[in-house]
Amino acid sequence: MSKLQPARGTRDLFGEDMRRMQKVIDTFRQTGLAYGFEDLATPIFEFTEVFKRPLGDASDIVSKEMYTFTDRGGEEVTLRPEFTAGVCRAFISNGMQQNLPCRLMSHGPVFRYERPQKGRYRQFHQINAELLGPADPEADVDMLAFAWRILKTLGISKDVVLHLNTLGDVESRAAYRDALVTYFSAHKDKLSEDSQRRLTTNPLRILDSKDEGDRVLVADAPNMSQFLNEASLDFFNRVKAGLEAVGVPYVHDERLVRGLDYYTHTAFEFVTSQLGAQGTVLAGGRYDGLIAQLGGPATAGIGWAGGIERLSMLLAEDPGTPRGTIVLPMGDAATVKAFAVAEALRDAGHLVTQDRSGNLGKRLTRAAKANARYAVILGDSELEKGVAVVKDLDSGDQREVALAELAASLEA
RNA sequence: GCGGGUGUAGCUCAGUCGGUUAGAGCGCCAGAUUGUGGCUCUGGAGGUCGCCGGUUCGAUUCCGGUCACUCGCCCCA
Repeated sequence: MSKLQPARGTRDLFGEDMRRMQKVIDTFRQTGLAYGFEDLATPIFEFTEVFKRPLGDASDIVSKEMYTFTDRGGEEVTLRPEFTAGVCRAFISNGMQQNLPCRLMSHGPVFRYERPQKGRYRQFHQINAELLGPADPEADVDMLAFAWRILKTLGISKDVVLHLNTLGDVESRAAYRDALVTYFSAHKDKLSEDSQRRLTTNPLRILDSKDEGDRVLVADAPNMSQFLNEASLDFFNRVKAGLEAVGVPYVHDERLVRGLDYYTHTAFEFVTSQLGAQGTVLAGGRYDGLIAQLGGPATAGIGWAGGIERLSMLLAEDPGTPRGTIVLPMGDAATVKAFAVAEALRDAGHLVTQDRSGNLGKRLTRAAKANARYAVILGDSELEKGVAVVKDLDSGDQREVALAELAASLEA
């Protein structure tokens, strides 16, 4: 094993891993186009403030997971730990409120300093979608239908359950938070060490604690639904009705909360049981106050992010590479002529490689291993006749074809 | 950040109760088969046994540290 390792929690992506991830990205983009989304690429680093303010100083991401450094000009910058804050910053910077609604899709690497595990890396990749402008619950339904269609297209929807909850509007959420703090404070000595900390950092998180002692207390804790005001309740009911109308299955999970401060109303996670502790595969929610908080015009928003590595691990099989044609020139004259033959095939839309080394048997072996569909054998004797031998690598059949008819004789 | 497991060939793994040349399967290369693959047979290349240190006459093996991966917690995609 070489001493040259990639930095902890990072890895090189190639071969099957890369193909699987690329399939997730391709499916995401194709589906996004069908829902009217446009591509957006924001920088992978921003001024630290862009992430610090919306995520909240108390969040783990800000307090201990960000790759933050001072650049040579003395600026405090941070490698993005998520997409939403940067997308909202771009929305403000570019005056996109002139053009609502904004449907923006992005994908790429994000960075968090965490202890790596399977499905959890320090540099990982997300697909991300944000819908800015609409404040109606039907917009949430649209976003969930979009996500669900990706999972269906990837063939992994059967492995995933949508957990849905509402955090209510700012007023409801604050009231609930106060009630939880009051309730849990009365039992503080019985809470786990982690949850005692959460009491100040993020009390909602106590609700999904895995500690058995905590769970006993949680069972009798007040429910969010008791604290929803009329508007929040109506909002959530319309989201649920919409999901039923559009045919996206879900479970209402009262204990689902989100770690980030900017969420309001709808919160959701698509969860799988197949990735151990890293079961959340795509998640998001509504964040109506975020853009204003960043200093932009008050604009509603809802979005989600999916972990490309995690999604790609659920794919049943290697997507493979497209099958093509391989041109095998035998002899000096053929080697020169092969370029014109290959280019003409590419002009006609074929996928073409050449193999010039080794004897014919060697080359056919490699062609079979590369899963090529056809071999075009071009020897000096064929050249004299203006033909090539086309070998079907599945059936083994082969025949001579005039060079002018070569492209038409191959199935695309 | 906390607790546990693992680290031997490109891959999956045996093995050495501390002792001379560390093995298998798959993969790779070559030949049998001078321009016809996927099968078969034969041969070959490839390892400072993760790294550093300690104990020992001697360490891949025991001990410590470290790095990486991995399981759970935390957190999250």
